[in-house]
Amino acid sequence: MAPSLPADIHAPKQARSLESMRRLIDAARQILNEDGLEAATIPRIAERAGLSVGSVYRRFPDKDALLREICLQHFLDKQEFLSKLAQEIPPEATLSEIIPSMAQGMMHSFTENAGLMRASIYYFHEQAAPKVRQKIDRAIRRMGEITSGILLSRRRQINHPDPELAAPLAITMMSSTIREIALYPNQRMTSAEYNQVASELAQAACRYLGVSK
Amino acid sequence: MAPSLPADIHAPKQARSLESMRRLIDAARQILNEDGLEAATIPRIAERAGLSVGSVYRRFPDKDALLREICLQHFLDKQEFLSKLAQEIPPEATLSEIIPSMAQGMMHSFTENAGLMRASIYYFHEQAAPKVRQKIDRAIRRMGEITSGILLSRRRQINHPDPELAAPLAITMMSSTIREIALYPNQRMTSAEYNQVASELAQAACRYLGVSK
DNA sequence: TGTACATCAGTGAACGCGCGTTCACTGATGTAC
DNA sequence: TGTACATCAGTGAACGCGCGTTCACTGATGTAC
Repeated sequence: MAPSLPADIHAPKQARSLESMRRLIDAARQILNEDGLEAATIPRIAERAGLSVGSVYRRFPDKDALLREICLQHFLDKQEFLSKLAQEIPPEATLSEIIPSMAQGMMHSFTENAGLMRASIYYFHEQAAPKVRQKIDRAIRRMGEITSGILLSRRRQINHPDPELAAPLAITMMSSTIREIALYPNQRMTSAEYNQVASELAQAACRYLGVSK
Repeated sequence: MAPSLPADIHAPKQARSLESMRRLIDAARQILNEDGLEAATIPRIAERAGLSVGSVYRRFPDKDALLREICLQHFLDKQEFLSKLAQEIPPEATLSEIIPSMAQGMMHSFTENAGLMRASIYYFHEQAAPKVRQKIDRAIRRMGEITSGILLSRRRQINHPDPELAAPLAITMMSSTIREIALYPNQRMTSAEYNQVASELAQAACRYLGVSK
């Protein structure tokens, strides 16, 4: 959960209510993950949390604030995780090593809690207020910058006439494809197949960027 | 519009009602395209069509049948268009010619009526009954087969250890990325930039498949 | 062509439903002296 | 430590709302003779 809550969410002042809030968020998260955005109604969330409908409104000003908190946090967590990961890459690592593990990381990021990711994406595209959408767009752009930055900081390993164009596009290519395959699978895949897809996409990105073996 | 309607939709028996039905479908299509799935309520659709609420139910058994008809048709039209296009490719055309125009075609397909495409995708992922989803999955798979088939029929121009794996993946790579960029743009792009993206993706696909210049 | 009747097309008020939200209330917890 | 009071937490019936859907009705169109 977020260390600091937005101003419109009443912070719990008793241990009892902190526990209730945790249960509420967990319940909503589960429902989003399992049954999607439409299934996440206040009565259902309250029931799953073992609380009454009214108690939801003691913490959250409205339904949107609850869903927003969860979906936003899900993205921000991903961004933070990525930022930390990026700092751990040794400077001497080559793109032909980095890109495949990027692809694997993306695949993992999309397959764990796929339902929550799907619901969060729907929320941001369809329901979120402009201000919230802006926030998430910034987070997504930031992730793009981080990953593109990793590639561009090893520019000499890239053999493409316009690395500034190619690097972000290579990232988008990997993430969009992985997202498509992980979140909306036409046929169920084994985890070995997922790994193979990630590895093939990494290869495609390397070839596109002109990264030498 | 579909030449033959599904059994649960009452075919119009007078010229007057045929016109009304056309107006209904047009109205719904416009609303889906401009404001998305959630905005497409029966009162709004009827009002935009200049008809009363009740008249919708003279043609369609329920709301779902109307939306289904529109979204399904949108996909089936795309599939049909693609099938025809595929047959027009001269046998001597090379992959290095075909793949770039595939990418351009995909870009065009996703940018025209982007809102309707987005709404259709939401409908199929979130609301469609299993039977309908199966139908659309088949259509999507069919499009994959057609496009992959075009690549695989020129197998000798492909230099990848496993063309059967690589061809569909190259297609998915192009279409997922183009879809992402065309339907959910973080920043507005000019059509020149769209063209450039398509062309870069085609290049990435060619490199991945090992298609020689 | 004219007329009587059956069917088709369209109307719009009304219904039931589930949703998000509110509020008067009860009970639990913390605090001051 | 004990007591009185204020605040916090939680309850659940009730409300308003917009939705999808229905239905008794009017009017338009087609058909049979």
